[in-house]
Amino acid sequence: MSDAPATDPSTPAAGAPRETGAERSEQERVRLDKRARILEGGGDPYPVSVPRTTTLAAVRERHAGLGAQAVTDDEVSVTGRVVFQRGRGKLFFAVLQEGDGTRLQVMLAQEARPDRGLPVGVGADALAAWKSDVDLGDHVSVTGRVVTSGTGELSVLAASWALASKALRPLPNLYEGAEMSEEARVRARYVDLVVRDQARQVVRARAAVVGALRSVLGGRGFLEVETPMLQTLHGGASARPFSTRSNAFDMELFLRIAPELFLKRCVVGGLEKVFEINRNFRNEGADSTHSPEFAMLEMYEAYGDYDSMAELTRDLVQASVRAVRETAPDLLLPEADELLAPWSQVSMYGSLSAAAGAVVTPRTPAEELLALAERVGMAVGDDAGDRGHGKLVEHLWEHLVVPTLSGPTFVRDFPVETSPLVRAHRSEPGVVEKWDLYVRGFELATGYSELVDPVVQRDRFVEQARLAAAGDDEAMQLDEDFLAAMETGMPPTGGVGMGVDRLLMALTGLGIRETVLFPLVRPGR
RNA sequence: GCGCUGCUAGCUCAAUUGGCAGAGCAACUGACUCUUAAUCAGUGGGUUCUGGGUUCGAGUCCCAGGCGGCGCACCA
Repeated sequence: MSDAPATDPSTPAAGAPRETGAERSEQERVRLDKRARILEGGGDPYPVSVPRTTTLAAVRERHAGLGAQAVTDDEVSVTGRVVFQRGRGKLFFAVLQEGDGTRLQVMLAQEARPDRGLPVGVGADALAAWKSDVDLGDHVSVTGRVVTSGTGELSVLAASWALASKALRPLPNLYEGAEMSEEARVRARYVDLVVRDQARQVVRARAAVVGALRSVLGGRGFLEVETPMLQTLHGGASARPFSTRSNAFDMELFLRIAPELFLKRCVVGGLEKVFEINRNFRNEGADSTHSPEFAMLEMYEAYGDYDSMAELTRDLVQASVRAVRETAPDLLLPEADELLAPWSQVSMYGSLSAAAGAVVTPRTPAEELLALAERVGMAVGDDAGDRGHGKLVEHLWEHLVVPTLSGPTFVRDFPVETSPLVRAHRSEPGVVEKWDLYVRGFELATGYSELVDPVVQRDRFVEQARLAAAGDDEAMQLDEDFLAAMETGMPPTGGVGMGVDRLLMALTGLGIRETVLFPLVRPGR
């Protein structure tokens, strides 16, 4: 499959078998012994295939509404993971669960009792084999007729059964009220997905949302492209990058913090409506709304502007609400309805002035903003980059205005210093045509009327370089090839970036680590 | 990065003032042909995250480290 890994031979391979027994728990040793016993008896705990003619869900659908002790002539082979077992001597019950969480009971009778609704027995040996070999968590195949039990529970009455896969580790407590700890869920998502319905629903909701985004964009003539994740310069956003190294090229590379500069090259090349859904990497702090790698939708439309892109963004978010409502309605926050109602918009300087009780304009000196920050009790970082007009205005706005927002809100017209890729406002001096979309207190998306004047763009990059020299480690690098592209002629363009994880968060109220299948965690014990 | 807080059986948790390390589920043995978290009888299972220290005695107190959670800072 893959080339021989060039790993350090002194480090044991991850997941190396721990056969010594001493490191195994009692329960794991019991299961390993069962596996060995099955092999010794000529059985196969991991057969290449087992009988399977239908799914548990299909059986449930086909036989809904049967009365108690019904016997159908529908003979099926079903498979699933054993999640409950109820021994009853010569009549045995187990509950199987398949991938989507659907469960179905199976019954094993030692001997047939047609008079009691049990037309088939599996025999003493097969029943004893189940009891000695099958543990909670094992995958099994059961072949037999669809029946209902004396209490009306839809079941498959086994004529035969086969082990499909032996689980060597026990599942966690499956009973109600005994949830896995958050750490255990994240570290062993494969178990979380078996045990917790919400974990399964989140995966489905996410797939549905991403599908809805692609569908809406595709329907409007947008082309999906993939641009580099490994970049020689990091650009398109203000953030610290992860860096890595190419052996073949013998040079430093950066994991992208944004695809923006490449998608704009696409627009220059005539791909007038493009988008990309992919991962960005930012070497910043992690919390319930930030992850070092996160999924982003970026889209650009030639001859669009930040107003047209705001409308497109709203349509995409609303399509996502409907997608979750269809696939995982239980996950959808009641508050998500507000996303379907009209959205509001405020101007950054106007709403900040109102909240601060003092007029703040693009010409307000940084010293005044620092004084205002102190007055409202907002901490200001010591880096040079944190004490300029632009960042002060943005931070003051987040501090004073964000808590007062209700419902989805576009905040418009940002300071120019912090937005080096955005064009100046068409009529308001000192601000740029940029909005951020806030939903439920966090930034969900950002949209621009893109800067397309290569001379102004070069000036902005030079200013960023100056900030970097002054100690702002998030300032952008000067990208000559990107400027060359812009000098080739870029049409007026609107652009948007929207966090896909955050979109899920906005719809479900979950933290970012719950919307991602395998969030980064430190290696545990 | 800073502050607070947690880590005990496979899972979820308890353990009084520093004094025999426990429960439920899971596991093991046995009984049971209609159970729904089956029930009944019995049994086993612990490096109390790691390493030091104090003490007659440490899950508990102190120090250092590891890994979480929460808050703050930064970022989206």
